[in-house]
Amino acid sequence: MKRIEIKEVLALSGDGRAVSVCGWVRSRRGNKNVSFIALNDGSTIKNIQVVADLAKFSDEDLRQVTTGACLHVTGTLVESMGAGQTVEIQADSIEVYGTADPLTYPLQKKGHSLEYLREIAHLRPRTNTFGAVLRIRHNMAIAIHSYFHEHGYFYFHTPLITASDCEGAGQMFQVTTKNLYNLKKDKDGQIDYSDDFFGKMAALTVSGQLEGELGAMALGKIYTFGPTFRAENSNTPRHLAEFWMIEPEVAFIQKEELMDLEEDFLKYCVRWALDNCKDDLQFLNDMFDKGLIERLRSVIDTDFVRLPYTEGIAILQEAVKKGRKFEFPCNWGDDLASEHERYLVEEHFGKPVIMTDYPKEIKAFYMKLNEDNQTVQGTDVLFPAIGEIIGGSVREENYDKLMAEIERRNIPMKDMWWYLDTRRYGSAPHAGFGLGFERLLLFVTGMQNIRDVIPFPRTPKSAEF
RNA sequence: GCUUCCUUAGCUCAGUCGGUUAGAGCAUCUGACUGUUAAUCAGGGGGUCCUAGGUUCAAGUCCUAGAGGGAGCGCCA
Repeated sequence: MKRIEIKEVLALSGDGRAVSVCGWVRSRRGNKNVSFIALNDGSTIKNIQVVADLAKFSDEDLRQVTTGACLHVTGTLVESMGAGQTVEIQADSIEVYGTADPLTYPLQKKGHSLEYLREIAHLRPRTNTFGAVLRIRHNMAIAIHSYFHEHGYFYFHTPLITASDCEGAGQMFQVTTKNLYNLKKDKDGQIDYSDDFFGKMAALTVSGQLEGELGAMALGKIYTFGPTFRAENSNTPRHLAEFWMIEPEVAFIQKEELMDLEEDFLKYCVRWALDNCKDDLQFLNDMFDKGLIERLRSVIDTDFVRLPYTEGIAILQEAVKKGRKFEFPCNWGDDLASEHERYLVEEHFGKPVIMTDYPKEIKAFYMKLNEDNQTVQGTDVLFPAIGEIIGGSVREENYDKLMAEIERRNIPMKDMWWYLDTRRYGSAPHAGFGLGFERLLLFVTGMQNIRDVIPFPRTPKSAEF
């Protein structure tokens, strides 16, 4: 008999048909006449109830049916006599594929702390919570590809290994085949990379943006979606050393259209979750965050605030005048601290904010300079609880202005001639943004720690599994 | 990287002012129960109190250092 997934079984009527299912035992309970096995195969957060009549199965048969064991069950699908489910399987045979010794199996049918589950990340996908999070994670990835594909973007693959030293987005992990305990040095005592694999210093990418711009200057609209690596010693619930980033880059758009894209894209993803992950969201809503679904709905129903930095500073200073205390100062020219972002998003407006036109000194070299010569066309999306979920900008397309900024900042561009060529040959106005995939997942799942929305998190001092 | 908190049974946690044999719930094991819903009820077993020093008649408790983890901040997505 062909095995069917539990998600499919639960949609059938209990008309007495024969079924075959496989899955892992979540719990077993019962009395001396009947045993109830909650079985889950990952296809849905819901379990199928398998009923084992003890007239048909001996204690010996069921002794190995413990929490965590893997079973293959055949039986008859019937209307449930109990209250918790509509259908259940009256078992004819139970084959134990793999046992799980209850004395050593780390997962129990009772709840566990998320911190504990991080220590057993190889098994935590078997819990309700991580099953839900990981199914949502998949759906969000599909939503992202779907959005861009529907809107005529091309999925552009940027390299993970890069030899350019000035992407400027953070500390990089070096890539080498050299023996780090016996490095060849040149006459000045510097490391000699000439005999290394790439013949020069190489590292894992911190951003695909610069290469993404090359794609946009040919294909018009592209997006990247891949792993990104930052060697920053960041110990927070919002940072990973290895995370996934989405970076669309679009030719011929201005700031307003960029903000439209950011807002439309985020709403599309959230709507996708509400439409396609109902059971999983309901579980997370019930177990972790009673306001989750309501908050997701509110995001797709509201217009994001579009707030120039200068006005944001004015609002913050007004708040300070009225007695609001902040740890850090917020004068024009300062980078906003988390507390300032949170005040604006959570207290003052109560909805997502797209902050624009930042002082050029606090933003990257490639952002387009405004006519005031003071501000650049950054467009960051700030979300409640998460902070900066998107960092975007219109790019400076004028070669002379871009070079002037590069020189002013002493950025070493000798390996970046290819990037500058975009401005030398057929330069075009263009814009784009970077979205941290896991930060989107924090928002969509309501999880509090970014280590709980990726299967195997990498953080400082932690690369287990 | 800075600040701060935590580490006691398989899991979650209590443990008073430093004082006798370190406790609870759940899990596990045994038994009871004719359909349970994280079943319930009764009973049993289960401890390097994170590690190493120190103070003290006496340390789970106080001190120092280290390890691991959480949170806040910085950096950022």
